[in-house]
Amino acid sequence: MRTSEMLLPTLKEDPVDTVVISHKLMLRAGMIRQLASGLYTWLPLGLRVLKKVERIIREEMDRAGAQEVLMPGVQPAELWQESGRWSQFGPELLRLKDRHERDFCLGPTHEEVITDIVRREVSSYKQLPLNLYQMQTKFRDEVRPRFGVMRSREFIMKDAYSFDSNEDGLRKSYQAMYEAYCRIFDRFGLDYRAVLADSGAIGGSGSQEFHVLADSGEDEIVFSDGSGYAANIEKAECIASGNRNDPDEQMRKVETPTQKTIEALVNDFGIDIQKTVKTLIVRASDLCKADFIALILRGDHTLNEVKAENHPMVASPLTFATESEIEAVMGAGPGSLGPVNCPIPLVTDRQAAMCSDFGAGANENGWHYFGINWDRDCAAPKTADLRNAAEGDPAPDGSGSYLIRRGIEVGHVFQLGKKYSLAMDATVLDENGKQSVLFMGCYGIGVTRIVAAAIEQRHDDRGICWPRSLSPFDICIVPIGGNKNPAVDVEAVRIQNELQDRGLEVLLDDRNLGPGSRFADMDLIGIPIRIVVSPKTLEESEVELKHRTQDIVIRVPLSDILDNVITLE
RNA sequence: CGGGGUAUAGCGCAGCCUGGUAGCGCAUCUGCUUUGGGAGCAGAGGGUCGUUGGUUCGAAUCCAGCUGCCCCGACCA
Repeated sequence: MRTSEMLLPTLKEDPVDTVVISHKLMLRAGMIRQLASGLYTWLPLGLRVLKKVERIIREEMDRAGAQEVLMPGVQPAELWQESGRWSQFGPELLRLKDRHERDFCLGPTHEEVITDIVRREVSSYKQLPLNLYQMQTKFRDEVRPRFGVMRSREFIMKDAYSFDSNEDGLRKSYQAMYEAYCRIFDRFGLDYRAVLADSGAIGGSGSQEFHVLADSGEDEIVFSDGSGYAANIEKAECIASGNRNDPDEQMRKVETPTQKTIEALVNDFGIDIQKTVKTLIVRASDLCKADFIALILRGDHTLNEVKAENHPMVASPLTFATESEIEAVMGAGPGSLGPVNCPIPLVTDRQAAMCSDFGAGANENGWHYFGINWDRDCAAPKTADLRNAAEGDPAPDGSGSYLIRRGIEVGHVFQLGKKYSLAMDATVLDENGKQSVLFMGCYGIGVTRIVAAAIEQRHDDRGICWPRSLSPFDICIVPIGGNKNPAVDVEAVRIQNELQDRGLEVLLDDRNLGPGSRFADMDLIGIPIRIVVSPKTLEESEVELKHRTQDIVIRVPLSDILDNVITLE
C-alpha cells in the first residue's frame, strides 16, 4: 500500500472535544470519523486494525470449537417479550416499528435470537455441547456516548453462546471459553487481567471480566500481590482484619454543633478516622419489616453499592433515603447518625464491626457519642461485606494484600444457566427421554473497544505504538531524497515488493512531503518498524531500521533487511 | 433525564458587547524552489455565519423557539 493512494487524513493538531487519548489519536491518525453522537465511520487505517482484532478472535473461537453465525440486527419484539426484557430494558433499547406497525428493536445483544434458533433446531442432548458465536454490529442507545469508540452507541461485539444439557457441561464450556479468551488477549499483546465480576443485570452465576490495564480505565480492579486472586472492585471481597479490642473507654456524649462529616469530626476532635463509623440510610427490601435500613461503615471506607444492593435486606435497585426521610425515620439529619439507639435495623460492614471505642452520631442533631463499643453500648452487629476494597487490604485467600489498578473492560464471560432457556422454553430430550432445560453461557468481547483500549495502553507523546499483532501494517518505508538520487525510490519499491512477497504488510510513504511530516505521520499511526531509504545510506548499500518504541536507529545491508526485520520484532 | 457550554471555510479560531453584507492560521489548488523531524516564495478557490421566526432601512451581531454537538452527574460493554 502506498500512502499517496490511501485515504489517510491525519491531523497535525489535537481535535477539540476529546477527553481520552485513544479518541484523540484515532481521530488524528485518520482511523475514524464521527457521523453523529456515538456513531463512527471506520476509515481504511482503522478498519485494518479492527480486522486484525476480528481475525485473532475468529481463529481462537474456531480453535475452541465454536461456530460462527450471523444474526439480524433488527429483532422482533415478540422474542424480547418472551424473555421479559422488552419491559425490563430501558430507553437504551432502541425500539422501532415497521410499515405494518409491528414492534422491533435494534439488537443490543442476541441472547433471544440465539436461544430461539437453538430451541428450534436442537432437540437432543446428543447435539450438545454447542457453542455459536457472532461478530457484528450491536446498538445501545447510550444515555451519554463518550470517549469515541470506547463508549459508542453502535459498536461491534463478538458474542458466543454455549448450550449444554447439564451444569457440569456448562462449567466445561465456560472453562474452554475462559482459556480461549486468555489466548486471544495474549495474542493481542496487551497487558490484561481476568478478574472475578459481579454478574449484574444479565443474571447468572459465575462470571469473569477481562480488563486491559490502563490508567484511563473506567473500572477499578483489585488483585492480590501474593496470588492470582483478582476481582472487579464491585466484587472484590473484603475480609475483616485484626480482632476487636475490649473496651477501654466509657461512652460519652459530645456536642458537635458544626461537625456533619467524618472529616470534620476527625479534624476538630483529633480522633483516629479508624475509630469512627459512618451510617448510611437506604431503602429496605420486602424481607425487612422497616422501610429503611442503616448500613454502617468505618469512617475511612466507602460503600460498595453493588454489594449493598445484593444484600437481601436492601432494596434493589439501591435507593438512598432522602434528607427528609432520614429526619423522619431517625429523628436526626445525615450528619448525626449512628448505631446507638438506632430505630431501624442495622447491617454493619465486617471491618466496622471490629471497631472499639469508636465515635458515631448520636441520632440527635448536633451530638455524637465517643467511646462506643459494640455489645456494650449497642446491639451486636449483623455483619456483611459492604465496602469497597482499599489498597493494602488483606486478600481473602490470605495470600497477600490488595493492589488496585484501573482497567478497561473488554471481555466478559458468564454462566447464564437457565435464565433464557427457561423463559423461552429451550429444551432437549436427555438420556432418559425427558425434556431438560438447556444450560447457557455467554461470552462477549467488545471488538471496537479493544482498538481504543490498545491505544490507551500503548501510546506516547508522538502517537500510537501498536503491538505487532494489531498494527495496521507491519512495516513502513520512508524514502528520502529521491529527487537527488532516483535510485532511492526504485530501491524503496523493490524493498516493499520483497517484504510483501514474504507475507508482510508494508506501507510505503511515497507522499511528496518533507521527511519531517512523513516521520511524524508514521509515528502517529504507530507502525512498529520503519525503514528509511536515502541517498546517504544507499551509497553503502544499506537502509536504516528503527522500531517505533526504541530511539536507536540501526543500519542494515540491503541484502539483509528481512532477517533484521524479523529480529527487531 | 437534570445541570453547564457551544454552533462562523475541511480543521482550529477571531468578529458579536457597540448592527452596515465576513476574517486569521493550518489544510486545499496552480507554478517555481525545497527533502533527515510537521518547508519557502508567488498566485488562486472555498462560507445562504446550525435552523426557524421576530426586531430593524439593514442581522453573523439584538430577541425567541427548535435542532445538533460537547462537558459534569445518574446508567452501561
